Amino acid sequence: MGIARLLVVDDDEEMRLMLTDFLRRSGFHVTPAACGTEIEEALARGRIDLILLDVMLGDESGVEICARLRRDHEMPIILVSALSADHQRMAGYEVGADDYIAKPFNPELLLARVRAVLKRARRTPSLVYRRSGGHFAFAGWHYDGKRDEVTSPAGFQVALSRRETELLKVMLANPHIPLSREEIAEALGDEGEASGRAIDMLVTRLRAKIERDPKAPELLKTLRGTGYVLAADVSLSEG
Amino acid sequence: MGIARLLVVDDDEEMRLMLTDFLRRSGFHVTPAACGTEIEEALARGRIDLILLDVMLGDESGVEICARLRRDHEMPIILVSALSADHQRMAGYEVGADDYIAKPFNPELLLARVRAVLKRARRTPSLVYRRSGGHFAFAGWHYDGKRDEVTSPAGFQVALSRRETELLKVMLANPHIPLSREEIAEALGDEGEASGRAIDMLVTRLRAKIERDPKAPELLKTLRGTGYVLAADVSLSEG
DNA sequence: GCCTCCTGTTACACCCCGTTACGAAGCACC
DNA sequence: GGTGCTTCGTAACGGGGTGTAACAGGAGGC
Repeated sequence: MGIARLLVVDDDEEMRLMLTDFLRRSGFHVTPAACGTEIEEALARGRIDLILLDVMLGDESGVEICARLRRDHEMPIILVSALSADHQRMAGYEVGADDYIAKPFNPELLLARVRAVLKRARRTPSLVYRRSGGHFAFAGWHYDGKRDEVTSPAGFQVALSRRETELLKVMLANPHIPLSREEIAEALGDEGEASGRAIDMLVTRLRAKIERDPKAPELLKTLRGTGYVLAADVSLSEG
Repeated sequence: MGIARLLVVDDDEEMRLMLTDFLRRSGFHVTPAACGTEIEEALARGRIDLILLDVMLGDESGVEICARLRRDHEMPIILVSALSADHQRMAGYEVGADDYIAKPFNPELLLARVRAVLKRARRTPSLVYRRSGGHFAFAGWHYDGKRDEVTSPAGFQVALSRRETELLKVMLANPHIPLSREEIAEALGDEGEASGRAIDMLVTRLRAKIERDPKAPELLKTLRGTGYVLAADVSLSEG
């Protein structure tokens, strides 16, 4: 798994720098963000294991952002806030945050919470796309679990077969994460041994429907000898 | 069966959040609801295994709601109330609640009751539509057992043949539950072995009468290799 | 008897999806 | 750079599941 990647979101610059610095010293890979736009950019750019989200962002409520992130990315989230009132805490859990920390907090406590959430998230298989009415989004692609529909970045509805939809769901639920054929098959619920090239064919057929040029896939890429990934834009391998 | 899905109904926000949080931590999938409308929405949205219902809702008596839910959905229900008087308890059972808990209650006790009711409900076959004068409703569709009539969401009476009515009854009695052809045939009282494609034809003919576009059914959906479901947002898999 | 409606059967077409085979591309090794 | 092995893309095939049109038998009303 390597070093855990945190996304620290706070519109207050001092706080953001302090958190970033502290967590980097603690051994994490940290990406700072100040607003919703920067969150999306960071998520599109690379894998993120956990988001530390301030609830008091200027332009948008952190709780709303949290709800959206949860819905679209199934991402572990710790909410950070100056408000420790119980109902606020509850609103945090309500939208699906994994934990909730009130400012000012003990740095060690923060570390403990971060590690706890990461551990829990790691224990849960990463192929956690099995939610009812799940919603996944990545790079403009959307899967709406309620309707079981896929829409393209342009907004068009794409007609996928059941199995193709399942595959896309698995990939959307694990952006930037290399998945082996075995992992994909397992996530798809395939029992028994891996049956040859079935996954390959699935990928090919899905590509034919979602890639602009199936010969040069931009979204569903092959990792030779390893498996497949969803759209890792490697050019921006920001340290 | 997977994770049991509870619907927690309480108009008091604090209580609702507390219950929701507690039950989620206990490993259940919980949908909160504050009023009758939200109950209906939740039921239309996905499968629910058990309803935890406060009897003291503001706008409508929980007992009445319970009676209606029982009548329309044949759903396991636990009534929760601050009133522990015996006659109230009796009124609870009277309307068909599976259990009755007085507030304040021991959380562990609540868990035990919830599990007991779920276990009991699981043992009962799901094809429980054989009740006298049954009444079933789902997504705006109604079957009135007294008159043996079906009405559409728009309120129109739909002319179905005997067998089509029976099929719709079975499906209405098992919303969101995938039914195999064998299960359907059995519920319809068909003796002997499954006679080929009879169920398929029944489904096709029923669709022609109740679906807006029979080619793209929104209500009575096919689960390839499995059977049919009534209007589930089938992100099937989901255990 | 004749007509109508209901319902199961059959046949055919279509779609989904895994398998197989073959060629191209990638990679190691010399 | 050449050789050979491995991995991958893809075209073609085939089996199985499902929708549906057509048909036939049966029940019931006239």
